Amino acid sequence: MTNSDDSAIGLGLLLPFQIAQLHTALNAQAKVIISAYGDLNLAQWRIVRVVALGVESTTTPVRKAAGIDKSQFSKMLGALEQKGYVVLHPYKADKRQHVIELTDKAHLAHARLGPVLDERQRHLVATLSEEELSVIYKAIRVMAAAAQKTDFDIPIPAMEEE
Amino acid sequence: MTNSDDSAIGLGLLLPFQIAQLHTALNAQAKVIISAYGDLNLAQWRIVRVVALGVESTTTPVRKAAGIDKSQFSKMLGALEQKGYVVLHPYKADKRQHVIELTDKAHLAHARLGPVLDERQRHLVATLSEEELSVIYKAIRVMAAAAQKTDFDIPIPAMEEE
DNA sequence: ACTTAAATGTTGACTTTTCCACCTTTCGAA
DNA sequence: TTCGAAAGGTGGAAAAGTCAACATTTAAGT
Repeated sequence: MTNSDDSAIGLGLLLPFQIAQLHTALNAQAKVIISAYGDLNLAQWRIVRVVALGVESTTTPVRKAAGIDKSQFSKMLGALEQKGYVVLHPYKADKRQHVIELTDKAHLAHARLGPVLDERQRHLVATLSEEELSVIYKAIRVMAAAAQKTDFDIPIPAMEEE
Repeated sequence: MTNSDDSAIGLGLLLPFQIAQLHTALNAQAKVIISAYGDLNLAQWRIVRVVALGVESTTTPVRKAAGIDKSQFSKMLGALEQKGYVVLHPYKADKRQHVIELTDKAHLAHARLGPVLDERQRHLVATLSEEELSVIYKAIRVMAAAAQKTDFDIPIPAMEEE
């Protein structure tokens, strides 16, 4: 096994790198599929999907489930409302948030696109076993948590000259 | 710690979804680290890193190794040249491409930043075993390949004109 | 109750990334 | 050889994403 002290992280070099490339490929794929079906972009689709699937319907939980920056979320939600995919209601329990309600248009879009993307997901993981998928889910959790740390002890705080 | 930090990962959402979130987190982390060390952005750093590590030095192989869109690659390479990180030489074997040579400035930057990012990677995978890492690398390969397919046979051809 | 701090969402500026049309060079086939 | 297709690269425009400041609302501590 490659020792971590050995060379500079042997083959596995650049894991974030590979994840970025995978993400780019997945994004492009999703974009082609989604845009073939309507006028939603990726972020908008994610919001619709989270609301359509989940129990959550208030803004903050939806936003966190979709993993979208709050700035972009605000804009995309506004776009969804303007395009008639959602209706926003005041949320009694917390006046800062809103309750997101999907319109028939959104439900229809979800009914058409959901199965296609489910098929795509099946295709993506077709050759992976259940055990491997468990490992992957675990790894994603672990790395996402580890990605929170940004203040690494820096070995050499070199001179700022030049 | 407040209950707010539920990170939305692990809710049983779809895989491309979680990968996107992981990527976002990793990107933000890398950005903080890299920008603390100089004036390179992420894409520029990747180019420098690929050239510094790899045997490849001509544009197309570097571009593909870095996984950067050719348009952005062109711009970032121009920026690197302007900032004095690289020198571009004509490539005899193919006049469309260039040979990328790193300057001392780039080698210095790589020497300072490389170890920090290696440390970061060690931190990211610290709790994962070798076997789990193998699974992850395999999964990335498999899914990246599967992400090439965009023409799924679509169960619902209900779209009219095309 | 009062004051202070934190969370949420909105907005606008800004950076980064992607898309597309076009040009040059290379390669292969007639 | 010549033609045409494909690959590489460039530049402009648009989209996507990020960041920081701000107002409102909520929560917390006194």
